[in-house]
Amino acid sequence: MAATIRDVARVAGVSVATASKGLNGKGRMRPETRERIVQSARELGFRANRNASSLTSGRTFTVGLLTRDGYGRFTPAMLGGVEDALSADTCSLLLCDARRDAVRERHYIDALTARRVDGLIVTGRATDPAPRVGRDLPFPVVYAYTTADDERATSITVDDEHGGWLAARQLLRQGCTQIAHLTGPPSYAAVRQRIAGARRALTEKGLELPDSHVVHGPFGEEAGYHAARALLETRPDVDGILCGNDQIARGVADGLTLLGVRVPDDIAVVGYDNWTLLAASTRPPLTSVDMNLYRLGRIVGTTLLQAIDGDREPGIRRLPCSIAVRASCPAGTGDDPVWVGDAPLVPDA
Amino acid sequence: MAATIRDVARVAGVSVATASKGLNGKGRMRPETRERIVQSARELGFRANRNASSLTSGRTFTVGLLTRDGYGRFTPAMLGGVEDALSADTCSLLLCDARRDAVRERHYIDALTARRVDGLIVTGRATDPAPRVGRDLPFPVVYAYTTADDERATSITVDDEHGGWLAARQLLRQGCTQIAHLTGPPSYAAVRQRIAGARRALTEKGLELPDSHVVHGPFGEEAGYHAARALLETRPDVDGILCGNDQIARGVADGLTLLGVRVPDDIAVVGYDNWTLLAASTRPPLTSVDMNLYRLGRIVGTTLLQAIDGDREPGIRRLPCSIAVRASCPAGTGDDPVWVGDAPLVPDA
DNA sequence: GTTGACTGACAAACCGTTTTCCCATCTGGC
DNA sequence: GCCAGATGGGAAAACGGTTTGTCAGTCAAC
Repeated sequence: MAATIRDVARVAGVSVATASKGLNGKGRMRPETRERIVQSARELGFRANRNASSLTSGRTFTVGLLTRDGYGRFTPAMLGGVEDALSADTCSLLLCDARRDAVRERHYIDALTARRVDGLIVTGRATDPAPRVGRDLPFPVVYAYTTADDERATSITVDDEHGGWLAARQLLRQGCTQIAHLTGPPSYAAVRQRIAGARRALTEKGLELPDSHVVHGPFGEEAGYHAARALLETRPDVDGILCGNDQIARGVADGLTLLGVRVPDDIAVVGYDNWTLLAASTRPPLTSVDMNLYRLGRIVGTTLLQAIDGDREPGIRRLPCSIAVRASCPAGTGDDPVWVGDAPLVPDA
Repeated sequence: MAATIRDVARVAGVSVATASKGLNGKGRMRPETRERIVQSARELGFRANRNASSLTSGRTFTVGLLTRDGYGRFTPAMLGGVEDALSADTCSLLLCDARRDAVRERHYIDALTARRVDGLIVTGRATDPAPRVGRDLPFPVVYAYTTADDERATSITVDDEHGGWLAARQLLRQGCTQIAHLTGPPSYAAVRQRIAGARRALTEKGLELPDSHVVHGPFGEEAGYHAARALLETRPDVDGILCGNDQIARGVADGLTLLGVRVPDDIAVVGYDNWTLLAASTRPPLTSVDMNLYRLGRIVGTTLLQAIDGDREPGIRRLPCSIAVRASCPAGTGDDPVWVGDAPLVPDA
């Protein structure tokens, strides 16, 4: 059995109350008394039971993280940031995977409530607004990498319009004038927003992105591979391709290379997500929009801590993207990635 | 403020003791009394505070998961399985990323101890034995996807020897006789074990895998790409390549294709990890060893629950792999992946 | 009518902390 | 010698549950 504060008090020859105060630096007592208490605690390997503390303090220093997206590519990328932000307040993360199942989600919400978490983070896909996790929960909620379909909730996500703009601008810098966009299904809000951003970038330069140059398909490598070939036939004058993610971009790059098209000299390619393992290994390495998910996680964490302190900020906050510039659309750089926009925060940096 | 059991008791017109028993199905009482209590709890939205319960029960129904590997490719793959196993006992997961930093690790162990977790899972890289997380911890520990450098600890990991054997056997089935192995640094125990497994498979068929056919390099796509070209020059008779992971395999497949070598007709290729996004999109799609990490997570979870119940099983347990058969080494199948070995458990299946 | 077994519910103690309130004992000034 | 104000420490009451022990009432059997 673990040592209790009673054990500490007994060994130190003081009362339980004094032991508590001694360990927490509260109250007034002779320095040697405090020292004796601390020393006894050390000998016994005493660690105050936080569950018991939370009974009196009213805070558990625990927050839940409910993912609706499983442990795919995006939630884990945020986790480190969330954890780093929370550790500033010595909060711990309780993990739940609702797996797109409303029953499971309800069950987890109940479990988190029973554990009296101080707050909750809900992560999802950025693609579309998601239903709120419940109303009148006894703790603040922050939606991360998704938006709640309720203005009174707090959502923090990625600025897809900005990402699209950043990607298109990089192609423009490269000198492209005939830009095509290969992306995912138009039913996704994120897809539409990225198109809008790209369009804005082109308009700023007196160009345009007609619907005929926007191709929708699945978010996969095969789709990019085949779409690139098709594009060459229907729009042979295209000199820049903006892709909906790095998988599409990889398919495009491979497809073009196999057809003897030089990237970026004949056609420049820009990806999205900056999934390093894929983007950096493509031949040539892909210039790609980085959503700064580690930083998003950090901001979500600090925002939740503020909300726990009573300072809530309802509404949707969209964080800007960066772009990692590599050889597939270098625009005046060498081979190493060069950052445009905020340099991304990374762990331990 | 959340409703307490005192509120429930007052509304139901019974004592606190009776309310507790009524809600937990214990004690004996008139059915209508129990019904009245349950009804009152429902009206008030009462959820028993688990932190308070844990004070008397001695169990927190919380287990920690400490990763030494960040949230890379392997730990998230196990998370779902761990969670599914733990949910059978309504346990929750407390997440900690030690990030290869001993100080941070010590800090997290302290925090988990203070929270009185029932048990701990430590995940790492399978590549080499790892130091124990500490001795005489007040809860059982299971090492997952890594092995502790102490026989008295419980470790559950992947059988790399079996994986290597499975991969080589698939190449043999394909009819390959001159097999080469492109893999990671020989300092990794996992690398050495896979070599041993491959060697065993060849020996069983009267063939051998000489050291000259084993090439060590980084675990990356570029390494595979360049090693494939080099191999063609030095060992032009090679007809099968066993790769240390899917990234290497992808580099190999792309490299061979660009040189006009047909995969699998001229040279068959087998990958490792079955990282679907990469393996299934390669041209041709990669046959690849699957480590069944979801299942590993499940088994780790149930093993920890047993240990919490007092039933510990010290030692190292190595779980067999499967192999997803695709076009890069089809050996009598079509284009869809075919499973050899145990069909992998997947969530919700 | 007494005994004994059983039923249904309650009071109180307990889990491990924190916090509030109060009580000795000094100290110094008159 | 007496009082005010520090100083150092303890007793007890929370916090929100669970569990133990007890007790009044009911009922059947002798």
